[in-house]
Amino acid sequence: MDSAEDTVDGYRPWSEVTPDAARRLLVAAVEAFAERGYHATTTRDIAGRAGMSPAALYIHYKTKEELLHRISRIGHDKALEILTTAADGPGCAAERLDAAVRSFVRWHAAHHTTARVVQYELDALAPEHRSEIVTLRRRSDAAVRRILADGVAAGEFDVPDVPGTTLAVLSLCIDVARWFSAAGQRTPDEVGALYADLVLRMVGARPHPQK
Amino acid sequence: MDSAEDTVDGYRPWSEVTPDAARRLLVAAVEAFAERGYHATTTRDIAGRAGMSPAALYIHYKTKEELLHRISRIGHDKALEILTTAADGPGCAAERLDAAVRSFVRWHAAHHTTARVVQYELDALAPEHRSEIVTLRRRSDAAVRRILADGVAAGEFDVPDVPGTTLAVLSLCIDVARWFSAAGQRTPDEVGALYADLVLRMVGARPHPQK
DNA sequence: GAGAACGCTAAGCGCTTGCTCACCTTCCCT
DNA sequence: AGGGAAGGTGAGCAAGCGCTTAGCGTTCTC
Repeated sequence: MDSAEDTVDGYRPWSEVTPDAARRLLVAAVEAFAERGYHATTTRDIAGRAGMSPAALYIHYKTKEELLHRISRIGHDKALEILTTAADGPGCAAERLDAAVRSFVRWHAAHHTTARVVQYELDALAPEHRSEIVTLRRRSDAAVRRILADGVAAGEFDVPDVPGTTLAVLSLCIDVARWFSAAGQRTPDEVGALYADLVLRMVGARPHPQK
Repeated sequence: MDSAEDTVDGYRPWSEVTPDAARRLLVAAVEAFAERGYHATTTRDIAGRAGMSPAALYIHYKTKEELLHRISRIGHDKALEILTTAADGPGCAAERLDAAVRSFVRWHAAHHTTARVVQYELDALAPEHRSEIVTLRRRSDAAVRRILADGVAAGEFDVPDVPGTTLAVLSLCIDVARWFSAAGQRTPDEVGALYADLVLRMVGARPHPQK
């Protein structure tokens, strides 16, 4: 089911998870969690999707929650990487904001199955795992805020409330995972382009005022 | 816990639910579903919060899913009312869009407990209840799209992709329910004002071009 | 003032859950 | 050829689940 996602951006998801059986279980868990939610998913369902008996799950993972934590950790690492790459990249603030929103949204659309688990099942994590993930999210927030602050300082953006607008931009991108469907009309690229344009309008981007 | 919400906008939530015991159970279910999610909430937990035995729940509701359906129905009715009131109200397209976003966001923030259940537990509904709710959501979508189309026709807005922008506006507002916390710094009014401004920028609103 | 109706509880039924355990392969290493 | 990881299974345990049922006190009706 995830096969259409396999090579998006030349990135093969979950290739870092070994051995093969552990990866198959993890992919099965992503699909099940995304479809029905963490709490509504049974360990028997996950094992069944991976073509194994229920007991096989516990050879590779201590608990069902560890599966969720692994998924969440890998997903948040990827999300943070996307945002920091764009924030630290070349170009003016508007170009970096465009790149950040475009690639972040494209990832949420192309991997909406994974993204749904990553973004909406945070509360199911154990407290210590949750706080680890929250730290990563704060760093994502900081990356976007940095772009906005740079744009305001350079006179490129008109943003009265930088923290509030940062929150809104991230919220807009994240929610793509909730509504995006591969069966819909829009491709991830199209949604990324649309959202990049909308966000540049939100920050009142002016084309290179100092030139 | 919900007491701080009780009289927002002069609207006392759940006053339409009678008798008193049924309302107490429903309010308890809203809190529990919002905190832990539908599937992670037990009927014993709901009854306990309402100060009753587990069996008492089944005098007023046939199943746990009926509770969710009632909550979802009432919440979606309210959301649709807010949006259609703004869409059919007086003023130019920009004023109506401002009113729609402002009041819709304010409701999601002030009643974020309820809104979280309404917006994020849709998948837990039985198929026939789910499709009933989806119909209501399509009407909300139509209300916002109507404002945007009016603004474009009047030359007030610059929106290349009306359906896509409608989706983004609603998505932005809805996601407030996920991140808003009463413990945070912002009041529902402040978030409403911020978001109304951001959305007017998104649609490229010009102040009354025909005057 | 008898009797039905209502709102509620204590107990518990049948089932599913996350997870364990004893055992079985397969395969590599010496 | 022999031995021990590594990776898997079938059966099943204790706990918790949604929901039901028998019965109790109170209130309303005529």
